Amino acid sequence: MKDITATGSFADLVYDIARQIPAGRVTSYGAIARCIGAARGSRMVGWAMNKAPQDVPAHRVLNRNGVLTGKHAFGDPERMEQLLRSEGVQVVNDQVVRFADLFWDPMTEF
DNA sequence: TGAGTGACTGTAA
DNA sequence: CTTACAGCCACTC
Repeated sequence: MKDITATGSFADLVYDIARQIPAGRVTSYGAIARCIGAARGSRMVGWAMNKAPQDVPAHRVLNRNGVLTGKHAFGDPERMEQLLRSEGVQVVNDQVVRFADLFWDPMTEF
């Protein structure tokens, strides 16, 4: 059952963007928020991600500093890091290496 | 209805 | 450089 339809608008948009993130690439909550028009809803993006279904690569979404702030939401903190490493993303001290280089701007695709 | 919380961000000290 | 504070929107109790 999917109870994600709580808002059915904001979260859906966030999920749509998150699915556009290519493997091996990462983005920030603020970037997604701006892309959907909620520039000041960066926190809402995180909230939506917490509710994000498994078909959404939430592990590719980090804060603006490239830190795995939401790793605890994956059930196991090591899960998110492992997923990123599996995609070729280096993670050190809960932080993505060369975050600026791996950063993927949703606006670039839209 | 009101207060508290959160996977954030930007500016200030 | 790091640490603190405030603003922001949506949700839950």
